[in-house]
Amino acid sequence: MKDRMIRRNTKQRQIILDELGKVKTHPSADTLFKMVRKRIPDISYGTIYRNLNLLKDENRVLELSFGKHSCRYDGTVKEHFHLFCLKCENVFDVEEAGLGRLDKKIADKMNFRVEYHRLEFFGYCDSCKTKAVA
Amino acid sequence: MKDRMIRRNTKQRQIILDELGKVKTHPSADTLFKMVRKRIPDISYGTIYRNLNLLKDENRVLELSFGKHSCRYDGTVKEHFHLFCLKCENVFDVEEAGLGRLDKKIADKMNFRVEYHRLEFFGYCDSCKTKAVA
DNA sequence: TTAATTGCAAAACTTTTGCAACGCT
DNA sequence: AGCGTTGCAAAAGTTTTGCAATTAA
Repeated sequence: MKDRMIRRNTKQRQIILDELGKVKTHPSADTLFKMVRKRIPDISYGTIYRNLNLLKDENRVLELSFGKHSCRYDGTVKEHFHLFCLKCENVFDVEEAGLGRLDKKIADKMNFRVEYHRLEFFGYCDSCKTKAVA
Repeated sequence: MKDRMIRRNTKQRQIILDELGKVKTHPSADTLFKMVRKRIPDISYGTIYRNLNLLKDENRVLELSFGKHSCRYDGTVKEHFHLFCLKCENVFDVEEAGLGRLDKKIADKMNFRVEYHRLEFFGYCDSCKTKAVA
């Protein structure tokens, strides 16, 4: 039913998408809220979350989750995967390397209709791994 | 520093692990709390969470996250990956199929020290995909 | 006009934490 | 005895939601 709604092109939605598209940092909803608030000072969390959920449903942003941290959002929808640094908690993109046919393999093997997959590597980024690691 | 602590073998910890080991369902902390409470009626959420975090640090359980849902826990540590049904929200295990060397590949390519990875497929399980899909 | 969307504030959820009491070792 | 752990309850953090006002189409 939400798919049948007619979407309006609000300033809030445009700017949320625009700000997300400008960074490679995969911000959380809260970080994105702070980014957008610079351009729309009275925007609310509700609007951020409602729009992120809506854009996610339309497959215009990716919602990533790394453990118990709040979700991170990615404006790049093209298939790729992610590195999550356990220390600085930054997220890095990696170009996809032919994992696409895994979906079909799994679908056949498990009788599961795969819509998409996520591959995440957890570890220490170049900058953090040289420092002492907790 | 938490690694240097001497761990005690409490009844609570044993039973949490035992209950998690008995199921294939990858329960949330809340679900596990309800399972354990049948055997220890006055156990608290704090104990559940503290133990899950501790067991996760010791690599005796896996903490999985699927979007904004609460984390799910897996008593099977051996490498494998997961299917998450977008409808019933059940989690299914899949045997790992030679993805191990991906870690090294990524490490070399991205100057990232990979500790572990997670591969999750999202879609509809055998049972849900035959029903109407939201 | 009118229905989707917003800002606000409260609520719902999930997870962590301070503290005194408890119980492994 | 010593100190890691527990139960409790409060707090912190994240996300959703009801509602009246606003605004895009």
